Amino acid sequence: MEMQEANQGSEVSPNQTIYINNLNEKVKLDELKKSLNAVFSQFGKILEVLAFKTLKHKGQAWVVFDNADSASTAIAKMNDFPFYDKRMRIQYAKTKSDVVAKADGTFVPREKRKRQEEKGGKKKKDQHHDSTQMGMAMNSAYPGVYGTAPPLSQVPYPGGVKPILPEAPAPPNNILFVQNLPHETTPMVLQMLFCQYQGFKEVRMVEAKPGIAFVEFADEMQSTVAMQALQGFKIQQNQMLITYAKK
DNA sequence: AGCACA
Repeated sequence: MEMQEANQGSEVSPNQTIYINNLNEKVKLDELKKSLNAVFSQFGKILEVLAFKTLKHKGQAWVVFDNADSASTAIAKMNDFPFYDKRMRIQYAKTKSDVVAKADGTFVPREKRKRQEEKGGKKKKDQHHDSTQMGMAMNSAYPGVYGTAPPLSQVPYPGGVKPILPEAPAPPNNILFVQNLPHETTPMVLQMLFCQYQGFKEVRMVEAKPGIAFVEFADEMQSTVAMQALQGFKIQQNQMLITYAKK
């Protein structure tokens, strides 16, 4: 019995923050953060999502959970998940997030990125900015999202998607009718899911009727592929029910 | 490729 795990070089020790790269750099920051929030909130409460557009940090993001288990699950289930046509690469973040450190009481302002190496003297002269509390959670602030689904190819995801095959009374149509969506679901979220399939054209939602959407493809072969792939996909607690739209 | 806290 070897207790030696194959801890290869690039591993980082568990952290409640995950570091994501290989993100699609064309996506606007605000949308990116919202979508990440949407996708990852299924694994636990999210304290913060950070992303930057500087050269050095493009295509990367940090998602801060309120505990490390959520982060672990998120990595296990979402690493390599296709997201805006690219596969997310996810690891634990290398260091503790500020929002966590502030809650900890271990926060050190980053102007002076000094290590704490005082051996006998404490300096308390600096302003303790304790007034920050964790009330900044954006968990309920963001609209609907995903379970985990098998979009592009082999998504490393065991259980979860239970394709319900509804009797489709409507004949094939290049437009799909999606039902049972959480009311907060945004077109953007649906677009992210459906745009992975060939022939995707657009998502339309009806403000007056929350919970449903129309998704248009170039032809009905393509809409059929998307329908079968995403049938029963979970957005928050809800399984999408997809049928052909009535003509 | 790239691990920060606008």
